Amino acid sequence: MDNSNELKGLLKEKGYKLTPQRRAVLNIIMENPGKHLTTEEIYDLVKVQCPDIGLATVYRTLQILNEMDLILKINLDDGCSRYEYNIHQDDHEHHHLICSGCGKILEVNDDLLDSIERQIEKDFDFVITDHKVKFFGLCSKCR
Amino acid sequence: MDNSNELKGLLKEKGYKLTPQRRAVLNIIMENPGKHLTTEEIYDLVKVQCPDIGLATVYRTLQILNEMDLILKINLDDGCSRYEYNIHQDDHEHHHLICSGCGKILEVNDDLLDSIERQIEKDFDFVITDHKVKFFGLCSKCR
DNA sequence: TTCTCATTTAAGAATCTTTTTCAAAATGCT
DNA sequence: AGCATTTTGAAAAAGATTCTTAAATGAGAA
Repeated sequence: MDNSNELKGLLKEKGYKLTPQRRAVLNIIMENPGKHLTTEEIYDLVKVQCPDIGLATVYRTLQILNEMDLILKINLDDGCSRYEYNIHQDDHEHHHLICSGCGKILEVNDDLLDSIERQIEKDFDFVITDHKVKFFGLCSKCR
Repeated sequence: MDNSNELKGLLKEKGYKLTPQRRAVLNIIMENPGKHLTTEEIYDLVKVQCPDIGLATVYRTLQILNEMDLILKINLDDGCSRYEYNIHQDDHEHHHLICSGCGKILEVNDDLLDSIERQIEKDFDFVITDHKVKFFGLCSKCR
């Protein structure tokens, strides 16, 4: 998982530097696919390898990585931001399916929304660049 | 706009009482369709008619009204919650179209998502009860 | 490599939104 | 009206995020 040079280049494009802290934060997120880590959880995990890192640094780093589209910020209405690695980088397909019973979160990656977006673009004279979609419901176990 | 009795009944169902403060908060939200008021904005508006109301009461009331599906909580990733009257009450169709240029917010009320939801319910063995959908893009002016 | 300087960092203070606490007041039922 | 319960305002508390400052560090230049 050593894509340090790639990350370094991406950071440089925006005038940012590659620091061990930034490297470590991104590593933690990449090492936990499917999880939806809170800032605090990321902080705790990063501290294992980077014991002196400050919480503010984690916040700053997450902002930068999100701005660079390397990670995705997820809002689950539970009072804190969560993050996950952005597999799709340039694409923007990204839906969550959340069980109100057990809290399980599934990913719906099919780009089902495409036809809807084209319809909306036509109806409203918009160019759609991104979307955030959450479906709430009950899984088979919780029903 | 005097649906006090109706509101009273809805509150009673959940064991809540009708107070002038709750009446006033709902009124403000109903009087501002299309706006997406922050809690602070609602507080300021309610204070005109209800000068002694406390901010905590506004927060508490918004929680209750949201729980009763009378209003909708909107998250625009700008660090504060926004609310609007829930026209659709029992239905759950409710999409926003947000211009990244001028911040204009449009409502996309067609229930375009229905077929997608049926597909997801089949694929994942879920029963979908609600969704939150936001589309981001650029309107004709900002393009 | 070493130097240089803008960027980044840790730590804590500060800020902002939201929730909780608690005694007093208001509500709605009888 | 009387009363149990809920609600309220004010202030304190909590929780998440951002800001401040001096010191440390990364990356390009020498």
